[in-house]
Formats: sequence, structure tokens, C-alpha cells
Amino acid sequence: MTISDIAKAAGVSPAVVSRVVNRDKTLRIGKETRERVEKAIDELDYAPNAAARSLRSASSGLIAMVVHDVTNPVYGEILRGAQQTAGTLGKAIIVSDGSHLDDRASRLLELIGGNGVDGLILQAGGVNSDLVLARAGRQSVPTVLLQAALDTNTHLVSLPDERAAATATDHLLSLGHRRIGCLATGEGMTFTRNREAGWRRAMRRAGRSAKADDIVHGQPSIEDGRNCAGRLIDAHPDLTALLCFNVVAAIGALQAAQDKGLRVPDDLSIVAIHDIELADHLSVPLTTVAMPLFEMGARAVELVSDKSTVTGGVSVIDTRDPELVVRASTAAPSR
Amino acid sequence: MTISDIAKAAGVSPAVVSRVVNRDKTLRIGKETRERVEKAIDELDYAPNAAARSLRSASSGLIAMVVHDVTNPVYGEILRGAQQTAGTLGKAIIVSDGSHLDDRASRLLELIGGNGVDGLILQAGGVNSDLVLARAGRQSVPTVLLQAALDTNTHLVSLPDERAAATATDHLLSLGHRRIGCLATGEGMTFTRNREAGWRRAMRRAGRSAKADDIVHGQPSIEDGRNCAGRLIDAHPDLTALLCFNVVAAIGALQAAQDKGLRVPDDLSIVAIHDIELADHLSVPLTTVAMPLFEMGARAVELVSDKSTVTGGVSVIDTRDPELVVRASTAAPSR
DNA sequence: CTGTTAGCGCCTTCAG
DNA sequence: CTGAAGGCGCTAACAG
Repeated sequence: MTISDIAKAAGVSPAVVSRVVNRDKTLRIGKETRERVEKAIDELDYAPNAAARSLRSASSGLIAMVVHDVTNPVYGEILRGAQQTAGTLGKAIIVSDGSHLDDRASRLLELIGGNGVDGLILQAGGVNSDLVLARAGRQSVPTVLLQAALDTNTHLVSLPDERAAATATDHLLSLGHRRIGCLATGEGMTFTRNREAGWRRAMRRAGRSAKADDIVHGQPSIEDGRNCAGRLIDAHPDLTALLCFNVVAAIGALQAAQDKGLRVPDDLSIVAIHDIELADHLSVPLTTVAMPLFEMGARAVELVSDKSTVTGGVSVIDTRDPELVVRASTAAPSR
Repeated sequence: MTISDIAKAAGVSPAVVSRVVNRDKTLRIGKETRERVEKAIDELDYAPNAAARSLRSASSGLIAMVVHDVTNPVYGEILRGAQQTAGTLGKAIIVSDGSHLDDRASRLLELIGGNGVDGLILQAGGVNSDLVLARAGRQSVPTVLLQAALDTNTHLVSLPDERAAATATDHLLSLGHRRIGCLATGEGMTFTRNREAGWRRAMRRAGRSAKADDIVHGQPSIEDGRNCAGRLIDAHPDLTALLCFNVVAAIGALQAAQDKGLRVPDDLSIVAIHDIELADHLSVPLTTVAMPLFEMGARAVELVSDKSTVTGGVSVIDTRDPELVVRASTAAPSR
């Protein structure tokens, strides 16, 4: 069913059909002619061809979003925010795990290079992503970085990471903890550095020093969280509290505490950044700092769709303050 | 950068460039000519326009996947499988929450209607999805249904639901449970009915009857799982075990047990269908039945991309048997 | 007020 | 072995 099929059926020209379909306000047309056209559209079940439209309009109505791991509940929340706003703007979202981008022939790469997407939201961090970005940048697809900066030419959407880490640390400090370790994820990434800074600042303000080896870096997975937290505990048996930069890693930390025969929170308090519904249902309900993830996803879509976005800026999502959610994994130190 | 820009720069015709780009084996071309073309492509950073290609080839390299809730870890696993296979086939995936499809003007609906996607993977269940499907069907976009049948004209990809529920029930039975309740999700859906059948079959085989009011239907959310399980417990205080059709609802059930002062597994055993990594880290580690979710996602993409897929068939993903993962939430009844 | 035309960028014949 | 041309379906500008 093409537009000219409809035109033929309704006895008008393709242009008229096009204007009816697109609700062209300036079109003055006989009431019955319009009805004839609409009837034809309906009966023949016509829908405009997406590729032809994209070609003509040089816009696809598609936004690509690349995140590290779609199964991570944290990213699910970002994606939900993105979806919602995309819906409002009449766009759809192509999601991809960063892990699939090594494939040189990936369809997503082709789309990004060939104007097949109107924008790219990228959570950088791996070598692959960098490649994608380079390509996108050169082809001037509007790009927004999520959480981690890559260069200074690309707009970055950030969370109030520094404050979140400080809030979490302050909470531990106010409970009386003095030696607070740090289980970091995403070494070298912008958001990680900001969280580190928040932790250091809070410690310093309390007259405590955050020692270099009170921090370990790992992957945001249960497995790696468990290993890294285990190493940290072994190296520093005097730690009474742990700040985890990622809920998922924190679940691993919970496991590590159990491995070492440490009770949470009695022997070790744990706070994590990012609140997820499940935090309340873990072996020890986790105290967390909630971040505006949904809003970040939404904002990223807005920004990438807005040609007035200044390249190279930074948008911090501060519509909601990092909010401490106290659960059972934190308490005053028992030693 | 269009193909003719490159042609001009390399001093050849657009057709030659096209064939170089597409690795046309039949193209006999002077070695140095080819090099000139490749150099031009490289230097001018040419990438073929996606819309033009789609228009010409009548295929977009895009597959739409509609699920109920992207934040549900179960769907994350399906999505991962889908992504992986899509990568292999040179396709990208557009993901959407079913919830956004009520919007009549949704971009996804436009794409589906207008040949903007090569296939549709749909997890039906809501009124909205039905609408999408109807549209897709009429436009003859290859469609594959996930888990729930809608009509008999569309290929369905299923899990071994009946066996999974029977496996779970057998486990409880073998522990000595006699009154086993059922917390179902997705009332009336194919996969739910199959699981109900598995439960009934296992009960009958053990000489026990599964009474009609030993089953409640709810949403696959913690909240609703908690409420429904609570009601079931109140109505049938003699139940010693609960079979949950969904891990997420099962987490709610765990909560409900706690609400009622019931210890798990001492007073109430709980098994859930679908294994997720987190099940091991809950307040009570959940005994589950693992299903081949990843494989299902992968297979759905294969089927939807394969024109030889017979419409109306059913593919049961039985590359892996439903596998019981025993954790702490099940034990012999104490009463 | 409505129809005709040209061209978005690509690829596949078909000539040369 | 390479180039020219038509058309995929749509729409914006221009004629009628």
C-alpha cells in the first residue's frame, strides 16, 4: 500500500493524500473529498512507509541508547525515564548493551554512522563505546554522555554524585564510624571520581583522613563486589563501615561480610549508592542513597533531541536531592 | 557525504562506490581504482545513509521488542538473549515497555505499521499490545509472540511452563507438603494456564487435589505479590507451601509471610518460577526453577528473522530443562 | 483549491 | 570492466 494506491482509489493525487495524512492545516479540501481519502486510507489500511519518510525528512525518530548492562536494575530505571520522554517526543529507543559493540558490522554502528538515528545516549567506559562515539561525533549525530565524560566536546548528563557519596559518608560518620572503607566501581570514570571526592570531603570535614588503600575498585557485579569487599576487609580488619558505589556490588559486599563471619550491621555497616526496590528485601535490607535515575534518563532524551543543546556542557540532574534511605545495614559500630 | 561525493572525489561513478562498499564479488576493478575509492571513503568518512538503504532494500535491520516491564530482571535476561542473536544477524533491537503503547501516535506504532521494523516480538497481555499486534498482523510484519498466545495465526515462543510448575510442585510434595497454594500472575495468559496445569497435574499425581481457591491471581510485582499472598494465607491458614509463578511476586510473598508472623521455610515453604542471581541474596534465599530465558530471547529473534517461520506454530524452548535450584525457602513442613 | 514534478540517497539492471 | 538511468515512497515547491 503506497500513497499512490490510496490516491488512485480515492481519485485524487498523491500530494493530497500526503497532506491529509499529515494533517496539513493549510489544505482546503472539499469535505467529501477528504472523506473519500480517509475512507480509502482506512479500507486499504494504509500506513506511510517509514524509510521513505526518514529519507525525505532526514530524521528517523529513533534514539540509540547504549548502556553497559541491560540486566542491571539501575539501568532499567534510567531506561524507563528515557522511554517515557521519548514517547512524549514521538521517538522510539534502540537499546544496546555496550558489550555487543565490538562487532564491527553491528547494525547499531551502521545506523549511527548513516544518520539512522536522531541521537545517541552513551554510557561510556569501555573501549568499544569510545569507538562508537568517535564515529558519532565525526558524523555529527547529537550525542549525550551518561554519567561519564569522554572528552570535552560532548554534553554530559550527571547525577549529584559528590553529594550522594558525602551524604552516605555523613550518615556513617554520624553513627560514630571512624574507619570507613570504600568499594568503588568504574575506576577512573567521572562519576566514580566525583563519588570518591564526596567520600574524601566528608571524611576530611569530620577530621578523618580517607587513606588511599581504604578504597578498592571493582566491577558493578555481585561476584566482583564480593571479591573486592573481601580483599578490603582482609587488608583492613579495623574498618567498621563500607561505602559501596553501586547497589549490585553492595550485594556482593553483604556476601563477603558473611564469608568472613562478620555480622551486618553489628560488625560492619554498609551503605550503597542507588536505591532499588529490591534493597529492602535482601538478606540484610540495605541502607542506600537514592538518586534521580528516572529523571536522568528522561533528561538525556530531552537534551539529545534538542538542537540547542550546547555541546560540551554538563547537566547535573538535581531535580531531586540524593536521599538517604535508612534500612538495616547501618548502625553504630560495636567496636 | 553522499555516495556521489565519494564518486566525484575518486573520479568514478556512484555505482562503483556502491559496489565497493557492499563488497560486490563480481566487481572487477583496477587495484589502484579500488584504492582510490577506499581512500576517498576513508578520508571523507563516508557511511551509507540508513534511510536510503532501507527504502531501497525494503528492510530496516530493526526488530521491535515489546515487553511489559523493562525493569523486571526476568525480562532483562530475555532481552540479553535477543540482543546477542540480533547482533549475529546484523540487526538492532528497539525495546519498549508495553505501557507506552496506548499513545496512539507512538513512534513504535508508526514503525510497525510502516515497515520500519523487520519484525516484532511481542509479549502480549494488555489491551494495548493487542492493538499493536492487530496492526502488525494486517501489515504482515513478521511477528512472534512471547509466552502468551493471542490468536492462532501468530507464532508463539514458549517456555516449558507446565513442566516447570510440576517440577516445583514435586519438590514441595517430596518434602512432605500436602496443602500447596499457588500465587499466579498473568491471569488467563497461556503461560499461566500451563503452569496451573503443571501444578494440578503434580498434585493429582500425588493423590492430592488442587482446590480452586488455593490459587490467587495477581500482578508480577512485589507489592501485589505481598497483598495476594497475604490474602491466600489468611483464607487458608493450613497451607504449608506456596508455589509462585514469578520471582518478583515471590519476593512479595516472602514479605507477606513476615507480615503474618510466619517463618520461611519453617511455617511456610516458597518456590518460585524463574531463577535470577538475586534470588540467592534475599532475606530468605529463594528456591526457584530456572528457565531458559536467554535462549527464549535468542530464539524469538531467530524466528522472527526467518521468513520460513510457519505462522501459527508454537516453539517450545527446551534446549534446557526447567532446573530446580534449591535454596533456603523450602523445607519439610513443621506441622 | 488541487495536481505535477523533482529529488532525498541508494542500488540494480542494462548499455557501453 | 565501468557508467548511466530508473525507481524505492514520500513531500515541498510550484503550476494550473
